[in-house]
Amino acid sequence: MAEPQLARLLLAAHRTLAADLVVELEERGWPDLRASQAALLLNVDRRFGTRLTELARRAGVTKQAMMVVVDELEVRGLVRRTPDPEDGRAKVVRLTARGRTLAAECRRAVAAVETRARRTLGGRRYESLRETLDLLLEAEEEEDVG
Amino acid sequence: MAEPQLARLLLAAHRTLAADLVVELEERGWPDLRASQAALLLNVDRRFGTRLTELARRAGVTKQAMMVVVDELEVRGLVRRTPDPEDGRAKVVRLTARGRTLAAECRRAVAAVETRARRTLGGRRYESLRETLDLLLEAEEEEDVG
DNA sequence: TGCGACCGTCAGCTTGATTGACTTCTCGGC
DNA sequence: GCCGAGAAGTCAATCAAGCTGACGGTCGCA
Repeated sequence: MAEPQLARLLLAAHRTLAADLVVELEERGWPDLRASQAALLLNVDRRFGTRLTELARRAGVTKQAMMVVVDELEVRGLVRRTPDPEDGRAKVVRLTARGRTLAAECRRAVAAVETRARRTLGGRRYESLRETLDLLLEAEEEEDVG
Repeated sequence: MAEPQLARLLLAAHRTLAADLVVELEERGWPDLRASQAALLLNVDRRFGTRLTELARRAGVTKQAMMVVVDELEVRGLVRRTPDPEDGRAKVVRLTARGRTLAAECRRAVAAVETRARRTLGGRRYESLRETLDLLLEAEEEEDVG
């Protein structure tokens, strides 16, 4: 088989883990939460909140893409935007009380998913997978620059 | 960092490889071809063609999703649908002459991308990555069944 | 003070996928 | 021989997740 097998494996694995996370959250009483939203909650700084641009940078997407997710969570009362006291252009995304509760649940859900993966793969393979993916991405970045 | 890091690494790696493939094809004189289209071309049986449903099964998507890709390639004269002599309900997707040429180029492009990945990772890591991903997906499938 | 760069936002588009409903056709059992 | 379950392909609508481009404020610096 000479197909783009590796790329498809990577995508399938990603989808699998993302779906697992959603299920995990459902079982914990948080239905209708998507993986991208969970990821955002985990990226918001607990103490001072985080700017949209910074969230986008952390997730590796454009600020426009990140805004959509923030909008969704804001409608559901999980985060809110407050003006940044240090910069009149910026706003700071903060967790609400409910958002903090959910963020904690997300951390547990993520841990559960990753623990399960670690168990099926074994610690060595699991760590090696991370390293290998890092390596692959690093190499690509350098290529883009050079 | 307690984030769904692994899932994001997997997605990023997939995107990287897919993008590489597109670039590779551009450089070989086939612009505006997406990775999903290339994958389809590689999945069409060279001799007898392949049914839509079978293509969908191989790619792990719905037949409706696969139809879109077949439509795109048919418009561009790379594949055509012919009635299946063995089943009046079915049609067979076949490569045209141009499609065959492109499919060959796709095979080379895929090989180039995977070879590059193998080079940056080293043969051992590369094989291990494949195995690990297979393992992960296998385990998930069993879980769904059980 | 004025200008370039940056922050969030709006608008529009693309890609890849889904579900649901429908037509046509096959095939196995009665 | 017919007849109903179900499969193959199709049409339509929708969704998630991303992108680019444009734009109004604001910041900071020369």
